[in-house]
Amino acid sequence: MEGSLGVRKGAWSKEEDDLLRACIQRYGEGSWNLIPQRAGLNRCRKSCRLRWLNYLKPAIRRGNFAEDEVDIIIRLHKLLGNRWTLIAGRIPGRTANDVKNFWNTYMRRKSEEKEKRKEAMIPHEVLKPQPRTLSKISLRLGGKQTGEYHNSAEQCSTEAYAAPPLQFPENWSDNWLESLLEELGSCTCEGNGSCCSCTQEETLRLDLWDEELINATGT
DNA sequence: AATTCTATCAACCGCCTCGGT
DNA sequence: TACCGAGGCGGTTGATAGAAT
Repeated sequence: MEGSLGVRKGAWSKEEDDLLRACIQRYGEGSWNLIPQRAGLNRCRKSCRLRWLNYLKPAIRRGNFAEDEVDIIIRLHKLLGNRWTLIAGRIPGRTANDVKNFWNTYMRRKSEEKEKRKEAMIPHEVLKPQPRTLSKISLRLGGKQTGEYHNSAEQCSTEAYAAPPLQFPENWSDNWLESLLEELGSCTCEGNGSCCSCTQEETLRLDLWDEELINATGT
């Protein structure tokens, strides 16, 4: 089981695990390019790093995901998308790989259920969209007078059509996760914005990302 | 008991970012 | 500014255990 450069690939043996563990206990994490040499392993740096982070690290929790963990994953995925490391970072003892694997099987199960429901559905009357006149003062425009109704992309990109600034609670930056879960918990619109601020998700994402960076850099 | 199917998860691969030179 | 190497991430694959036939 060796690669083109004579580097071993595939499943790790217990001996290899022991060597890697001992090496990291002695030298610490990091300097992954030196780890194979120091540990006496015929593995590439990436393989060593992955094995440690996903399997050997003492804090790792194994076994099925608890109900509340699943709940957090679903909510955070709704907000962050496939940012597995960020999501895993909010669930103690779980790795990005675990979360990713869980999500893939979870999603497969969900889509299969959806397919089944679709097949079992009775055909029903389709409601066609009706032409309608929009009010000159819309909530989305913050009550600003906008003049005539426009429908071209060019016209819609003008300043008059910019969305109003997001209103965050005063304590937003202090406990963003609690605020987030609270908001997501009351959401029933599946992202169409009919009941909440799902349509503001992109801006929300950027703010959350900033928060992560601030936490990471300590600035 | 043998074979096939399915779900799970460890591991690999390619790409991106960042810091050093 | 360009290049290079290390670290890190997400997507995908492959091995394998367990269930179903």
